[in-house]
Amino acid sequence: MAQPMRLVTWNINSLRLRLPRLEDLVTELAPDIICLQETKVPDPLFPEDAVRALGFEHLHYKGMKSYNGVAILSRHPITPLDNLPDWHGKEDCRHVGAVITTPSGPVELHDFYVPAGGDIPDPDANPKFAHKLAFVEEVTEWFEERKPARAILVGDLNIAPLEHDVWSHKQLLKIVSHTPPETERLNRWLETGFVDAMRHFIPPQEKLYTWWSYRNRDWEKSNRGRRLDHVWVTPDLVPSLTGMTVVREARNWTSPSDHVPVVVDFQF
DNA sequence: ATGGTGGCTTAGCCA
Repeated sequence: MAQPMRLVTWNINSLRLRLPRLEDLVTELAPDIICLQETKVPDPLFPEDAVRALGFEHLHYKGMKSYNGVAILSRHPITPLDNLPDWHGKEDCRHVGAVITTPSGPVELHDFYVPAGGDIPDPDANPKFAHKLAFVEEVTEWFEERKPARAILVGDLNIAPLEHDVWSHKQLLKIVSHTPPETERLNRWLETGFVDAMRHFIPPQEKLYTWWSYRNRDWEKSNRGRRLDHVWVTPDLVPSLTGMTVVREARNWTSPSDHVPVVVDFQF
């Protein structure tokens, strides 16, 4: 008996500050699983009670003080993936994973927060950019060796790979998030065995963004967005995809994140 | 070409 499953990925930019927005999201979209990035909360301070009160009893998270942090919130039991690599030798809380149960069998779920990479797109001049490139290379190698089946990968990958994933391809080619060294590496990661589930629904020649900078007076009018958030699935799960929504209106919520949630629906 | 805003933690870092 097939069963629907609604998954949301969202860079929440501080879980504790934006708990009311998380509640809005749950009320409006009724997801089964939420993958968060930039929770910015150390594990001992994770607001477990508040999240459980929203109906998410099954939690797996990894956070630290001030920066980064990822979390998987689920209505149904999950099995956390232990022994995931400590990327780039840093314990900086950029990846969690779990196995979820569906009527058609287990599915492996990965939630990533890729380093933003600073401002200067030169690995020699900018260690943050070097870290970003190395992170993606390392993760790619890991997936290359593992070749997972029935897997979903989501998160803020901090790279907009396609021409129409940014408001101006030409103007952003030298801007971190859309430079060829980044987009080539992201494509290699994707090609370890995934399909871009967002572009499965929205053709690549159509503009599609998930992030609008705080630094624009009127984000909606200027509409200088980028698609930094992604949902990938292994080809065996493509037939289970039933829909995808970028929750653009979330950028106008009170005290919004600069990223909006992405919803993906499955029928398992 | 520059600086614009927001979050965490309190002046400076990171996005």
